[in-house]
Amino acid sequence: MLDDVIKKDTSCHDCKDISCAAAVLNVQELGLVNANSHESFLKKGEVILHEGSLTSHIIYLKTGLAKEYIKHSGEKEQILQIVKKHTYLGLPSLFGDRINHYSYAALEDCTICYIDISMFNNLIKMNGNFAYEILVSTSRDNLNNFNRFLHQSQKKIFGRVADALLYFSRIIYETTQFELPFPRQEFADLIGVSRESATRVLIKFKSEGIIDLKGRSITIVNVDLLEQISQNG
Amino acid sequence: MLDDVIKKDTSCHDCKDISCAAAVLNVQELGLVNANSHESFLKKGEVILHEGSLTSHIIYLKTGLAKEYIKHSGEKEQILQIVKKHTYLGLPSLFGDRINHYSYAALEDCTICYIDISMFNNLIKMNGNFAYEILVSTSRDNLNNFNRFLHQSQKKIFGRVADALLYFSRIIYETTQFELPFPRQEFADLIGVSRESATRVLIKFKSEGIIDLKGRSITIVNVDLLEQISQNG
DNA sequence: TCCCGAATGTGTTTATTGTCACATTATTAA
DNA sequence: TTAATAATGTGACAATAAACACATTCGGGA
Repeated sequence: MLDDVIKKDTSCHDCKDISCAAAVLNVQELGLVNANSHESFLKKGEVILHEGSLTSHIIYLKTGLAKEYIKHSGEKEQILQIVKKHTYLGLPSLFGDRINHYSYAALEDCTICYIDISMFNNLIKMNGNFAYEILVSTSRDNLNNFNRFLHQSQKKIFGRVADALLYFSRIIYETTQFELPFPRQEFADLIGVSRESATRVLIKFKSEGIIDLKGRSITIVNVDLLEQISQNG
Repeated sequence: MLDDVIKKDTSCHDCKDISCAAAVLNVQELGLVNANSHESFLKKGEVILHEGSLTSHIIYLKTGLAKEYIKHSGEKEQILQIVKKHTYLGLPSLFGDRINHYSYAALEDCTICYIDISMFNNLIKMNGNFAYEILVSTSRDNLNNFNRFLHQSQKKIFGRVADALLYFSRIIYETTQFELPFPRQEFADLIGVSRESATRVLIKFKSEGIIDLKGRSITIVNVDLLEQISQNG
């Protein structure tokens, strides 16, 4: 995998996929980032980062889609969230104990940047505005995830499936017609139910005209009803 | 409640309950904190902070014990964590959208400090080391909670009760003999099961000699077994 | 001391969802 | 094109824990 690591052909200064936080850096600081980072490409399905590994670099998802997940007792997989481009991976872990607590794998072909960790830390300590931006983005991210999770845990299976569909529609793809990036099993892993149950509910939703379903392609027909189902648990 | 807010009789400079983050501040910065904060006392049971309220001040739990919780559909209460002294309440919310996402209530008599929010933000932007400390502590806190939650969601009721007992023993009270700070209902709310089920499991554990149980007083007799039950789900 | 309400314990019933076993349908590679 | 494999759908059954209904105990005034 290390062979994939190459010097970026574009500099950070004119990167179209720069993070919100990095946008507050000045030219000199950005030069530092540029000199201490590398770009890499990953194919769909490849693992980006393994839980348990020591944090050696900050990883920034420049383009593509990934899943954040953990394995329970080496078997059952739990997907924590779908990560969109322009996101740092594993930041919360970074500032905790320096061990990555979650794994990440590419759901689409991805471009990622490895950023030197001590340089990143220096930036935080040097530039309070940068620190603040990082704080805001990790906080928001955490809050969103935790909330999604909290509410999920109170819901029955219909509510959970409805939630997941709205999640994809609103947060991930921002359209009512989309293609699930993974098989049913992983859809089930995202909402914490069995594959069979998830399947059954999807089919029920289809038969009731709430969604249109063909393989992995989904169209949300009745958002209001879905919203209601999500609310009522 | 605002009547309780009084000027601190001790200054922040010689506060014995100062936070880890504030420990990196210099005398001048500490003076700023001192000039922009107030102390308040709360009795057991009183609400410190309501979910949904706008963040007007940072709240620091100087002494005492509190619970962090949310209400689901105005009815069921879910306790997210027990908060020990020397902790900022609701920091993750602060940097997100300025709305408190969780409620806090005193489980014991508490002393809290209200700290002016804009001054706090300025400190972060002025002092990178302070920002870094805040980042570390919020990250660690988040990670711990999230992890506890993730693992809980995979466990059956026996594992959950075992978890909670170990949580109190190791994290909260740091001894094998302790007094639950709340009734069975709230113990159940913490682990996300019904009161009846929680009761039953506690009694089962007692009958099997794993714990000693008398009202709210609990002694952990067989830590290893409890650990095993927690592991095996 | 007694009374009252809250907290706790207990048996039974019921709803929900996971598991198992297998049929069917896609997808991929030879 | 076909064989092999993965993904998906479906029915029957079992396990788990919630809900309900009520008995018992506890704790703090009057």
